[in-house]
Amino acid sequence: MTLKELAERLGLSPTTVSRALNGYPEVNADTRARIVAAAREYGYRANTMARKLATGRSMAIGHVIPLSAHQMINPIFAEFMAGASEIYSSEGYETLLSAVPQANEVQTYRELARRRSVDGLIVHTPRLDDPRVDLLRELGLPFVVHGRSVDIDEDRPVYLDINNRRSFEFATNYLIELGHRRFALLNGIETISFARRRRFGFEQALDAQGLRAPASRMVNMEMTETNAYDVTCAWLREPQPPTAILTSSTISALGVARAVRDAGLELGVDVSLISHDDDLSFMANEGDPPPFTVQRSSVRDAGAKCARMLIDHIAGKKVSSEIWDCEFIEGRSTGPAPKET
Amino acid sequence: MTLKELAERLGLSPTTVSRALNGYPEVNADTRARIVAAAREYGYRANTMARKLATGRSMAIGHVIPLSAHQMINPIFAEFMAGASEIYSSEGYETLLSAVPQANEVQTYRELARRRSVDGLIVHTPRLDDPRVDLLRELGLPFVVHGRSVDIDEDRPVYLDINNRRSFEFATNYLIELGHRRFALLNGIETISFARRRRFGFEQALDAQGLRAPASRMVNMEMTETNAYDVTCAWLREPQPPTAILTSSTISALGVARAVRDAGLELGVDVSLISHDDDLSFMANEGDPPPFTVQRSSVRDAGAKCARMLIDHIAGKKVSSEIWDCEFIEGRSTGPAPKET
DNA sequence: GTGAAAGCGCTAACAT
DNA sequence: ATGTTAGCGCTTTCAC
Repeated sequence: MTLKELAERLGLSPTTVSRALNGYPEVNADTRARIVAAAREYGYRANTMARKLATGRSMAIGHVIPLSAHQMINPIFAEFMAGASEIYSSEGYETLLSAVPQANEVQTYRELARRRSVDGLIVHTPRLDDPRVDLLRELGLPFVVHGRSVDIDEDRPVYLDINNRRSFEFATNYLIELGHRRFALLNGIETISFARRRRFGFEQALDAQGLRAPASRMVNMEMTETNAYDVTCAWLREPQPPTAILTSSTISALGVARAVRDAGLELGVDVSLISHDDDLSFMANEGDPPPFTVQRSSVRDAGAKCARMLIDHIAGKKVSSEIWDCEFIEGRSTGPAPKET
Repeated sequence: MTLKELAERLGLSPTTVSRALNGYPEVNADTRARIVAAAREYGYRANTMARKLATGRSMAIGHVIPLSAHQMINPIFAEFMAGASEIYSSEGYETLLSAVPQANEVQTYRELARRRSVDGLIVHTPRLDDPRVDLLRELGLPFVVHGRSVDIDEDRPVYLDINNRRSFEFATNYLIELGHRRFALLNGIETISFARRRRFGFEQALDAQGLRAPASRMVNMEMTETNAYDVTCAWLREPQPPTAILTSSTISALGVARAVRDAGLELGVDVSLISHDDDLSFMANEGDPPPFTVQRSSVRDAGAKCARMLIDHIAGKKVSSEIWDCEFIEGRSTGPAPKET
């Protein structure tokens, strides 16, 4: 069933039918009602391709993610997509997923732009000196960054970021207040800009109290359980092991927890652990629910927000970047710091 | 740069240029060379929407996945998509992702069909009595099922499945040979057809040796670490605990491993554990690499294969379903069964 | 081997 | 408030 056919059956012109169905105001209410009824009756749906060609808009949002799968396995990514998808479909957008090897990344964006496959893009997990921002600007494609790619001149791209610095500062302060003095930070690789900000927050909080963590206790690694396990084991074998460990993903938190247990120590008594997973954060001792939740500003909400920002951006509306603060949700303590030995 | 513009610059008709660029045979070799050169020079790319409209093909493959995120978090899904994506892009297809609440599933497929948004679909994680197969057939959309939805009359939809029954039979036999007699099965919920086949394989192997697992030792649960931990703890507290546990996901395997350790037992000595994660399977004791790999028939390959099958299917080629057998890759034992007590 | 012309199904000026 | 007319950029008969 095409628009033309529908129009013929109604004895109207395709134009009127199109207008009625697309909610243009200048259509007689009765006519519109008739048209809408007929459309439903015949199960008419506009052919997307025709519409796209005519309007020049693809009504699709692109997500280019590295094929390494590290990204896609990430529960954070899934949550983000869930939030974004909801907005997309409510606004009539489709989701175009490009899983490509990191090496083809630039080429993929170029192709997407040339073929006009998407109206806009979300940039995930910005890296330091990320080429994508400039690239997309050059290509003239609207985009929203989830995170911040640049430190100076932050306001140029539209972005939504979680205040990673502040949440780590906050968490560190919390542990300081509990009496901890020997800290360690198990962080992601610092090419991801999230990771660097987290370290800043951590160092800042320690600094303010005249404390510091030695370089050997601020580790940048790929966030796997095994890595976290190994590093933590090494720390715990040292003569003055850390009593407070901060890390930045659920996965690594599991490794830390295992190492603590295997060292014959108890989590929440001998060692306090705070994990801040990308945007979804909690203080992970054992138990469910976790005894202490840093925030649940919810990646899902972030996904929805980014989607909305992008759609507005595409529509030419003025959108401003946002930085979301983390909230501590449940204040249950993880137990006091151990006595100084 | 449009086709028309390019044609004008070359002093040719759009028709010829189109034919040359699309590899039609009836174009003079020289003309074609000129055209191709010019196209590259000007960076010409055909507008996908126009092409889509003209050909009636959307050049997109749809993946509808439940918003519950359980699916998307799944590393298996990520691997599958990685494999499929590679084929898609090499064949000029794009990936359309629809993350929708399970409740809107049917509606989503209908919409996709009516709007002609995709040329075909991959059906993930078929359930028992899955409505999608009949629905898609009704809608006339080509599709390939990853897994099998129906037991009887299996050959109707095009599918690619891993032989789950056989891999569990195999794994169970392996444990029987090691001397185990007390078995337990930690399985997914049986509305997922994978899960049921796994149980069949497990029971079949036991049966053949005159063994059986009591109903209380064949549990269907959502595959979370916590669930697995709890169930295993309960089992291990019983007077005659199982010495061999089979489970069907990496996540649940972690829970089992933790429970075994917490019970003061040793994995690979007191309890043998085999995990078969969706399609990516291994025998999980502690350590890396796992001491015993059931298979790595590789979900990625499966993704690529499904993609290829679907594309052929769309092209009208005859495709037949496949069932892939698992292979045991490394035969290192997990240690003997404990003495009967 | 090449081109002219007619769509694909829709939207958007521009009438009326 | 409705219709007429042109496209959108490409593919594809059908002539030559």
